[in-house]
Amino acid sequence: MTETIPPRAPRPARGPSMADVAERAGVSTQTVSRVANGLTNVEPATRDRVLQAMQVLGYRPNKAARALRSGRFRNIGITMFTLSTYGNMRTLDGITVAAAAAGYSITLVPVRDPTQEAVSSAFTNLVEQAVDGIILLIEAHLVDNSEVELPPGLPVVVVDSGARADYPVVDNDQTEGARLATQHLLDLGHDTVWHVAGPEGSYPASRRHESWRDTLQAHGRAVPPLFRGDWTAASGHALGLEIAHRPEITAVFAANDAMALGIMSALHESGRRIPQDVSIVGFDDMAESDSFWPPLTTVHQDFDLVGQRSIEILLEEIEHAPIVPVRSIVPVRLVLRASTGTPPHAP
Amino acid sequence: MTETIPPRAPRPARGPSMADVAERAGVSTQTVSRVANGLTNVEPATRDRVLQAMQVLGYRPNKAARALRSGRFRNIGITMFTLSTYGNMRTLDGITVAAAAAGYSITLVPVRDPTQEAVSSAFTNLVEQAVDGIILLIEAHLVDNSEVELPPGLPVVVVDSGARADYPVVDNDQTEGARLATQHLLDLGHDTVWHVAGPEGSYPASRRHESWRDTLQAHGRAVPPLFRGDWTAASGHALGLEIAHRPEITAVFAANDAMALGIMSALHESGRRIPQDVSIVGFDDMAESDSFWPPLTTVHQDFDLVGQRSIEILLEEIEHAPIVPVRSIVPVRLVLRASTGTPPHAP
DNA sequence: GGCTTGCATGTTTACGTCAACATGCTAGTC
DNA sequence: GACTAGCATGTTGACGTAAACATGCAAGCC
Repeated sequence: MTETIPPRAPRPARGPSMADVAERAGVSTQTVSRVANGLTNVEPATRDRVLQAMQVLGYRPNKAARALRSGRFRNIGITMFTLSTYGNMRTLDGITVAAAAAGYSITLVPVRDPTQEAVSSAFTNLVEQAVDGIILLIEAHLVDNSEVELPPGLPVVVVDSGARADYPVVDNDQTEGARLATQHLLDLGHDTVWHVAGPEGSYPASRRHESWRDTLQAHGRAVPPLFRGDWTAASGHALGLEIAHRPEITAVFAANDAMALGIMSALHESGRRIPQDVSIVGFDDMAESDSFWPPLTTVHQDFDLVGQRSIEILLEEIEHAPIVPVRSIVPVRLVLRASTGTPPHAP
Repeated sequence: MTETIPPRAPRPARGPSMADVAERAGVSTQTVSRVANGLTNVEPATRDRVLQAMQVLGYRPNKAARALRSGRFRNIGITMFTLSTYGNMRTLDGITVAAAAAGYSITLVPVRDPTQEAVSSAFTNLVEQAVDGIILLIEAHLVDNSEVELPPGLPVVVVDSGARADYPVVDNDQTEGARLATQHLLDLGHDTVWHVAGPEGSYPASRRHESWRDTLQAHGRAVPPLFRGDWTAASGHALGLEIAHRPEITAVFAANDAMALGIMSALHESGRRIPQDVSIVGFDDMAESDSFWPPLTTVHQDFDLVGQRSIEILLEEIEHAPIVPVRSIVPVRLVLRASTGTPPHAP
C-alpha cells in the first residue's frame, strides 16, 4: 500500500472571477463587467441579480487582469531612504493622502542606505514594479550618478531641487528658509551665526549651508567654520558640547530640529542658558518643536503641500503625458518661539 | 482644408513586451521568458542575444501579466491611520524593510481618521488592491466593528493585541512596559504615580492605563484620577500646566514620549524642577528622547522586531496557508535616564 | 407592414506571461 | 545503422478583464 503524501497545498483556490459571477447570475461576463464598472446600460433587474451573485460569491475584481487589459496600474512607486527623518516621513504622509484621494495607491521601495549601490539596486527593483509613475525622495545626485537608468517612458517627479533639469521637481524653499533663519539671528544683533549642517552628500543640507553662508556674506559678516552633523539629535548633542565650550558662539542655526534639540540638550548640560547665552534656530517645525525647552524658533515647511504638488504633477504626466520639467518650490516661513533672543553683550 | 486636431495622445505606447524582445533576438517568447526567469536550459549564445535585445529595447517584465498568470502579486497591503505617531512610523519602517528583504512590496492604504466609516471605506478600497495579504495597523476594535468584512481567504496580521482572536497578532508588550514604568517610580520612593493616558478609543492606551492601575493596586497604593491626552506633545503640555499646579504630584507616567515632552515643557515653564520636584517616565523611546531636557526615562519598544515578526507570520500564512492565530508579544525594556529620581521629601 | 432606431445583452479577442506539452537535433549505445 | 536519451527551443492555451463588434428585440414612424 502506497502512502500518498498530499502535495503541499498547491495554493488555495483563486477567488471567484467574473465568469463565476456570470454563471451564477445567468448572464455573460461582459454584463458582469458592466455592472462592476458602473455602466448604466444594464436593466435594473439584471444589475440586481449580478450584484447579488457578487455578494454571495464574495467577488472582488482582479486588479492584475484589469491592469493587464488597460495598461495602467493606478499605482505609484515611492523610493526613499528612511522614514526616520521627520521630513521624509511627513512628505510620505502628504503623498499618500493625496494619492489616495486621486484613487491611486502607493508602493514603497525602500533604499537600504544612501549609497550608489543601494540606489541602483532599488531602481532595478522599481523598474519591475507595477507602477505608472515614480516619486523619488532620495538625494538627487545619487539619482544622477546611478548606473541603472530609470525606464525612459516612465513619469518621474523628484522631491529635491538638486535634481537634473529633465525631471519635474518639487521642493521646499531651502534657500529662503536658511536665509530667514540667518537673517533673524543677525537682526537680533548677533555678530555672526554658526551653522550645524546636515550630512555631506545631502542636497537640502548643502542648500541650507550655502544660503546661510551667502546671507552672512551679503551682510559682510565673518563666515565661521562649519559644524557637520547627520540630522540626528545625537549628532547635535555631540556638536553642542563643543559649542558650549566656546563663549564666542552666541547664535546657532541648525539644519534641522532634531539636531537643534541635541544642541540645546548639550547646552543645558553645560550650564549655558538659551537664549540668554546662545540663541538657536532649527529647520522643519516638527510637531514637537513647540514643546522643546525652550520652545524652538524654526523654519516651518509645508510637507503636505509638497506631497500634494508631487502627486498633482505626476498624475498630470501620467494622464496627459506632456513631460514638462516643471519646478515647484513650496514657500516656507519662520516660526518665532523662545529659543532666540538678543546676544549677551548687546546694549 | 480641414484642420485635424490630433487626438489627445491616446496614451503613449506600452513598453516592449516579450514578443518584441523575441522578435528582435530571433527566438520565441518562451525562450525570452526562460532567460527572464534565469532558467539554465538556454544556450549561452542564445541567452546573450536575448539579454542584448532586452537591453536595447529597455524591456521590463510586466508585473500585471505575471500576477495574472501566477495568481500572486508579491505585494502586501498596510492599513494605517497616520504616519504622524512615532510608533506607527517606526513600525511601518520595520515592515517595509522586512518585506523588501523577502521580495515583497508594500501598498499603503491610509485611513483618513479613526472612525468606523473611514475604516470601512479603507477596507472596501483594500479589497480591490492587488495584495496577497494585509497588515492592519489600526485600532482593533474598529476592525471588529467594521461593517465591511475583509475577504475571507485573505491572510491578515493585526498589530494590536486587542484584536479578535481569529487573526494572528503581533504587538509590543504594553502591559509589561507600563508595569516597568510604574514600578520604577514606586521603587524610587514615590507614594503613587499619576498617569497621562492616550486617547480613549486606543487599545495601547487602555492597556497601558490598565497596567498602571493594576500595578498601583498590587502595591496597595491610591489610584489617582486619570489625565487624558491624545498622544501629541501639545496635549501633554496642556495637561502639564495642570500638573505643575499640584504639588502633591511627584511622579508621572506618560503613555508616550511626545506627551512626556509636552509635560516637561509645561513644568519648566512653571518653574518646577525635573526630577527634583516631579519625575517623568515616557513610553516609546523615540530617537530624540535621549536629547530631551532632561533626558527621558522611558520604555523602549522594538518596532523593527514588530515589523519583522508581522511579515514573517504573514508570509507564512500566504505561502503555506495554515492560518493559525498566533500571538506574538515583543518584549520591551525600561531605559533609565535623568527624568526620574527620588521624591522631594524622601529621607 | 416594413422600416429604422435604440437599447440590453452576448461573442470575440487581445493584453503579457509562463506552464505544459511538442518538436527536432545531437550524441551515445548496441 | 537503428534507436534512445537528453537537451535546446518552439507552440498552445489559460489566467481575468474590457473594448469592439455583433445580435436581437421592442418601440416608433410613415
